[in-house]
Amino acid sequence: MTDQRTSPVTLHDVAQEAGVSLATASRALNGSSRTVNDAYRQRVLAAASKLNYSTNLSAQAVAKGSTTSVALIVGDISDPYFSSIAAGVIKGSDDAGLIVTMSVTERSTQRELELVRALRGQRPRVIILAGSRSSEEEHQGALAQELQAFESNGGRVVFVSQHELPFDTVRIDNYGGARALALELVALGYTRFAAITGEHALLTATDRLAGFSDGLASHGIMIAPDHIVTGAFTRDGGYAGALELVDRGIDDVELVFAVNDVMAIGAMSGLRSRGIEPGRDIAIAGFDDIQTVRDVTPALTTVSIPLFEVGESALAVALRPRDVGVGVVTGDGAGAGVAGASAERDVAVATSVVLRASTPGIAVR
Amino acid sequence: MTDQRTSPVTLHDVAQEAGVSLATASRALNGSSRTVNDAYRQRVLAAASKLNYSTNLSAQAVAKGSTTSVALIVGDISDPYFSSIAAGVIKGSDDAGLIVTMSVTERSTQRELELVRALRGQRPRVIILAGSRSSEEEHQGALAQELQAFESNGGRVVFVSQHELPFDTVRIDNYGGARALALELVALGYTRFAAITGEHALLTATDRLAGFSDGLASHGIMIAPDHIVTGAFTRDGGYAGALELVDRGIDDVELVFAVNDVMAIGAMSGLRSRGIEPGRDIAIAGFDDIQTVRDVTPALTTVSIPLFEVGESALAVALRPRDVGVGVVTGDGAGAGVAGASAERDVAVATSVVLRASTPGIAVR
DNA sequence: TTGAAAGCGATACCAT
DNA sequence: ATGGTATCGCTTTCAA
Repeated sequence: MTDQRTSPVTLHDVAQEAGVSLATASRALNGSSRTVNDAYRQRVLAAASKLNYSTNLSAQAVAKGSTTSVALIVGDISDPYFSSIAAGVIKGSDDAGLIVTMSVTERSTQRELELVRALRGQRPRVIILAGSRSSEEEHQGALAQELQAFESNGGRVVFVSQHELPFDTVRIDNYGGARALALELVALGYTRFAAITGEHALLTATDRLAGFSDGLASHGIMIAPDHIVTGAFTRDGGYAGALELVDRGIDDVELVFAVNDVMAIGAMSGLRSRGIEPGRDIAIAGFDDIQTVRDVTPALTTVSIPLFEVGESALAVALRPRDVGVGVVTGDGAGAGVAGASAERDVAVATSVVLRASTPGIAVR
Repeated sequence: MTDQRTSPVTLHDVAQEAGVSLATASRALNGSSRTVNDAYRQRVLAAASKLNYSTNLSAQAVAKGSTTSVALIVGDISDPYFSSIAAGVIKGSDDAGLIVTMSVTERSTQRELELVRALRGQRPRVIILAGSRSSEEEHQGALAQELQAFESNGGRVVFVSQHELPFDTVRIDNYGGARALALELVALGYTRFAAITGEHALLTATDRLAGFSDGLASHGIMIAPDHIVTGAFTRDGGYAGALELVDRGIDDVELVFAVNDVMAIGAMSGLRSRGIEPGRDIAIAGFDDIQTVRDVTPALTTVSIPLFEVGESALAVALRPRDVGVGVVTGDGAGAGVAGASAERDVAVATSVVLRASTPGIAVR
């Protein structure tokens, strides 16, 4: 009820109130080993609660030389792909008694770099990068340097999805998943495809498109160059992409593959707006298996990624002892294509194709 | 390239490298007033960049007695309702040079309390609570006490949506929005309703149901008690709720109102699984206007809330000077029903009804 | 302007 | 087991 802006009560105040030394108070409140007389301990606890004391984490961090925070960088938090991963990271952190701070790159590699720089000041235990990685040379270099400095000071770095830098990674098999999807679709009887992909520098997008194309190629099928459109990695990007495809003419196309679910869902609406009914007039497939694909009509065929687990794994990888070098592989890791020297530190997450109503058996129309 | 775990370079190192005093280095790197000789300043900057220096934010916080962080508490980050609000908070924070830390209550009021307690240690500038507020007495008391202690130490507290505690609030007009929706639906010709709501203690759920019911009541319409089911505030809760309704028998029901979009979307799938086609056999309406409601079939009628702006507003409210007491009202604030002494500190966010294909004109069937 | 030194809040080593 | 005190990295008087 007191409304005056009192200054925060410090450990010193608590010690005084309890009639013990600063050191004892500290030990009673935090010290791991229970080396403190129970009577004293009670007095300290009582004093703390009476004064409504709350440990100053910053001061604690300075004194201990380490924090309890995890920095998570995502591309866009309102995208279910990222928010599901974030949920996993947060869950894992909570369980480990860590606090997560979250930043958004808005899918800008420039911003990603700035964030890493700023975040370093926080001295987090871990930095997890789940933003979409790009393959721009100069950017990669600067980012790598910053992260290396962070690691050499004891921090841990973990990437999610594909990347080309020498850091721990929770690798999502984008290529293999897309390839498997292509094979299943061919088996269903489809032979004429179109695709909506993300910008060229986006590794996730290019890997998926490459996997899909290669899968088709193994059956001698090719996607005509003008049947591949590029758009923003978002719902609206998918919508616009679909319109573009229609404008270019896709009368002979049986199935449209969008490199992620959000785009696929946007594409469905785009097609529908042009009088083309997904699942009847044309088939659609996406990638990610986000929650909502079950609730759109028709339900979307896609490649499933255990996103929440990806987030949990990222944290687990970060927390595991530094010298553990044995690769842990979740799932079958099909086509993981481990490459390079640091591969053994990677965790591969398996993907699986999920066929739904958006790709009915046997070619439509 | 150096792989040895060097200890972080400190300001001291930078000062030494630049051949200036600690104080000067500090001023050159952070000090607001440009009271430092430009030649020195350059040397310090050069030294800092050469050594790859990064300010230790914890130490800075201890010395200055204040941090640059914002603590955001949400119910469930993978729920688009929360992630959209979070996006707004993050955007606003970035613009203000603040870092946001994010925690999840998993919709547990117990957990919410624990989080607030833990978060206080962080000494954030602001704590924003967007988790669903509950009306449980004991919990409210403990929470209020913790928050009050935080405020009296200079922190700012902001609630999002409805609440019953004396803190700044970005108020979402749940009651008014639902009431307006009911009126529009009645105007469309609907007369027989069912509802799927959240647990009793959830203010958001009860306010919306109350608004909806009152809207109907003003036209002499009532929802039969056994046509109101309760479920989890999630997609699956909506799905289950729909099944429950069907089991109870809803042959005479023309429209189902779910208290949020995620539940409504789940309900649509639930109904469909029982052979009842939403938009044709029965109408559906939700609340929130999350992104995906435009992409489900039929598109969902709902009450729109500018979620991203809600997040931005929450931060703006938190950052505004302590003594500003004038109420800022965004939008028309229809039915905002400002009440109590602290109301003038509130910001009301207007909601608006959006009619879509899930509620075709004139009663169906 | 610049530098020396006194904090900020907490931890941990070292005696007692 | 407990208390005194140096220390952590940085900011900020206070003199010079």
